[in-house]
Amino acid sequence: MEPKIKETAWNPELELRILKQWEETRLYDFVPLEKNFVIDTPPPYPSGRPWHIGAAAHYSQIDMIARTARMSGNNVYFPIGIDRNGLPVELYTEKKHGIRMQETERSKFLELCRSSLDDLEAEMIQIMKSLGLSGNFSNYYRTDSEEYRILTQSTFIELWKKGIIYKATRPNNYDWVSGTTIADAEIVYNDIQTKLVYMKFKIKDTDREIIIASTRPELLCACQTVIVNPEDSRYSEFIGKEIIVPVINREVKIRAHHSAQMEFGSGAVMVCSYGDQNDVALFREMKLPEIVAIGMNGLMTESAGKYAGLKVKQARTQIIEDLTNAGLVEKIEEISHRTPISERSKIPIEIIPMEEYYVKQIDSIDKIREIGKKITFYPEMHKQILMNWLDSISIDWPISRRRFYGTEIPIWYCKECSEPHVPEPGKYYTPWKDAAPFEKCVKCGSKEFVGEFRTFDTWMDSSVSPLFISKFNKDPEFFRKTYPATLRPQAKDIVRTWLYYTILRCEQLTGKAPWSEAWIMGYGLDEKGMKMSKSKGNVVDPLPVIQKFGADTFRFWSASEINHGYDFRCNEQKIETTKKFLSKLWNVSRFISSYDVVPNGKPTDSDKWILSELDKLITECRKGYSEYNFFVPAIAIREFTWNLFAAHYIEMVKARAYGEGFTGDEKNAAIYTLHKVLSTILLLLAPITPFITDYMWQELYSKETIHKQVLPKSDGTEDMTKFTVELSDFNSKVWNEKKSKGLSLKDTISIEIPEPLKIFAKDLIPMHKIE
RNA sequence: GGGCUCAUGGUCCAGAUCGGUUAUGACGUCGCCCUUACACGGCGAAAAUCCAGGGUUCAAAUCCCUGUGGGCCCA
Repeated sequence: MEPKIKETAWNPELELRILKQWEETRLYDFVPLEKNFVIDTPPPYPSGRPWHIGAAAHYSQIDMIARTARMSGNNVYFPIGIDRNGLPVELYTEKKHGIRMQETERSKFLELCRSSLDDLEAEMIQIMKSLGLSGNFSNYYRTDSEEYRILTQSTFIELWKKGIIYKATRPNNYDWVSGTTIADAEIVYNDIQTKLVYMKFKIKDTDREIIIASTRPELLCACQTVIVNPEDSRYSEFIGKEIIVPVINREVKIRAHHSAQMEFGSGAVMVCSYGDQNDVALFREMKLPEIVAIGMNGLMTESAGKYAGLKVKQARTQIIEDLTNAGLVEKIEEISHRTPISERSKIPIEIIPMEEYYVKQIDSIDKIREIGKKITFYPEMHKQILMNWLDSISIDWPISRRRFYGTEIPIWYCKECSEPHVPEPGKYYTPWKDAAPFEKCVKCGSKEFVGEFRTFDTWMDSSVSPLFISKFNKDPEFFRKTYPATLRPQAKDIVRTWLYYTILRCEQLTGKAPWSEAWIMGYGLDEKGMKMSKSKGNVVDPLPVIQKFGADTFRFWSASEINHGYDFRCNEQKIETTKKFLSKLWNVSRFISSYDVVPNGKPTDSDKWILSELDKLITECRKGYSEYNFFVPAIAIREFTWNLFAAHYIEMVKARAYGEGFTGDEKNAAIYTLHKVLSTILLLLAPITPFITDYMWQELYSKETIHKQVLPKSDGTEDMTKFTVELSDFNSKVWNEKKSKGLSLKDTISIEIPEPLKIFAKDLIPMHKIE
C-alpha cells in the first residue's frame, strides 16, 4: 500500500501552483444572474508599509464569506477595490519628497501622490491575491479613477438638485500660518506656559461679583455664557442669573453644566466662540449665537471692537492691561496649559468658523433608524454602535475640504455675482483648472467664472461603493440584478462613518437600503492587547508571515483565533503553530490516499459511530457558516479531525483497512468510511483553507475544483455519539495501562472491554492487541 | 466627560442566552515513547481561589449591583 501523496508535511509553496490554476480557469469570474450574492467589499487604503496584519485577517475572513456563499449555491459577486482618496497619501507624499502641499503646484503634487499610490497599491494587490481572495481582480476599481469620481460628482449633483446640499458657516480647526483647515488627526497637544487671568464679572442688579479664570481673555468679546458645575455649592444661587461681561458690558446668563471643573481656576468658566473644542460643543448644545472674534488672517475681527486688527497675542496683552487698569483683575497665575498645536507649523490652532458645504442628514435620522433596524447585523450587538450614533448626531455633514488629493467639488462661481453653478452629471470635472462649461451666469449674465478649489470629504466617495459596484446610472440591467447588495463586511471602528454614510447616501439616491446584512469585525491588537500603530512600533507586517507559513496557515489562524465581532490579538508564534494542524490534515489524507475510493459500503458499528459524529460536525459547521462566524467551524473541525477521527477512529480501523482477519465487506466498509469522512472534512474546511483542501480534493476525489462543490448536509444518521466518551476513555485506559507496565503499544495486553463497547470489539481487539 | 466591549492555568481561547459534571481545547513547559499517515507525531503529567467586593439562590465562571484594569469609538 503506497500513499498517493509522498511528502510528509504540507508545503505552502504548493499554494502558488493552485493560485495559478484558479487564475487560468477564471474560477471566480462573475456573470450576473437574476439572483446574486453581492459583497460590498471594503476597498483598502494603501497608506504605506507595512500593511496591518489585522487587515489581512479581515480580508481573509471576507473571502471566507464569499466562499461560504458560493458553496451554499449562490452566484457570488466579490468586487475588489482600492481606496485612494484622502489625506494620508498627501502626508506620505509630503514626507517622502520633503515638500509642502500648499506650496507645491497642484497638478505636480497630484502627480507625485498618484505615483506613491501606484507603488503601494501594487504590493497591496499582491498580498490580497496571495491570501487567496476569490474576488474580481481582473477589473479591480480605484476610488480616484475617472469613472469613480464621475459617480461621486454626479451623485453630488443629484443631491444638489434635490436641495439636500447647502452652504453654512461653522467652526473648523484652522492653522493660519499654513492657511488651511486641518483635521483633528493633525493636531498635537503640547504643554505651554501661559497666563491664567482671574477676572471679575459683576452680577446684574447686585453688587456681587464672580471671579472667572481664563487663558483666553482676548475672547471676552465672544463670550455668550458662563457655566458652573451643578454640584458646585459656591455658585448654585447664581444659576439662571444674568452676569455682565467686563470691558464688553454684555449681559449673559449663568448656567449649570457638568463640563465645568470645580477644581480648575475658580470653578466658573466663560464660554466663548471659540476657545476650544469644548466651547464648540457647548455652543452647539446650548444653541448659542456665535461671535467671530478671530479671522482667517489670524487677526482680531470687527467684533473685537477696539482690539480689531491686532494679532491674537497682542490683543491678549492689551486686554489684560486694560482689565488691570480698570481694577477688574483679581490675580494672574503662570500655568502650564495643554494647548492644541498644528503638527506642521507648530503654532496653536484657532477654531474659526468657515463657510463649507453640508449634506443634510438631521432630517433623515428617523428614516435611517428604520433602515438600520431591518438590516441583519453579524454580530447583532454591533447594531448598537449605529443606533447610538444616530442618537447623537447633532449637525449636518460637512463635506468640503481644503485638500488636493480628492474628488473635486464640481462647482463654478460667477465672477461678478458669486452665484454657484453646477454642471450636468456624467463627466469628470476639475474646476480648479478647467474652463467653466457654461455660457453665462444664470443670474447676472456675466461670462466669467471661477472654479471651486476644494475637494470632497473622502466619505463622499466611499459612501457610494454599493452604487459603484452595481453600475448605478450606467448599466440599468446590471444595476437591477446587483442592487441592493447582499452584505457589507467591515471593521467596527468605521460603523459611524462608512456604514452610516453609505446608508444615508444610498437612501437619498435610491430610496433603498444599500444591503440587507452587515458583518462587523473587531480589530487586531498586538500580542499584549495594545492597538497597533506606527508610532508605537508594534505593527506586525502580514507579508513575511504569509510568505513564511502560507496563506492557509494564516487563514486558519484567523478563523480559529478570532471570535467574530470581538477584538483579537496577533501573535506570530501562534500563527506558526497553527501550521501543525494543516500538517496533521495532510498526513491523515496521506494515509487515506493509499486506498482507492470505494463508492459505497456496509458500515459496521465503528463506522456508524464516526459517521454520526461527522453528522454532528456538519450541523455545527453549518450553523457557524450561516452566521459567517468561522471560529465555530474552525474549532469544531480541528477538534473532530485531530481528537476523534485521527486519534480514535483511524487507529481503530487500521487493521480492518489492511484487511488482516476481516471479510472483504468489512474492509470495504472501513475504506468507504475513511474516504467519506475525509472528503466531508475537506468540503467543510474549503471556505477557510481553500488551498490545501482543493489540492487534496483534486488529488483524491475529482478533476474539478472543490470550490464548485456545495457544503455537505446532515443526513440524520443513527445517533451513536453517546459512545464517544466511553470509547475514548477506554482507549486512554489501555494506553495508560501499557505505559505503566512498561509495555510497547505493539505488545499484547489482557483487558476487559466494557459491556457497552462490545459492539466495537472486532476493531478494538486488533487495535490494542487484546488477548 | 459619554458610549460600546472585554477580564477564565505562563499565553491564547471555549463554557455565560437557559445557574447544578472532576471548568473545554490549543500553544508553551516537563516526562516517557520512532506503534507500517504524521517526531510539524503519540501517550501522559504539572499548571486556574474563573479581575476585586457585595447581592440573589439550596447552589454562581454563568444572573444583579459597585469598583479596578485593558481595548475602541465619540466629545
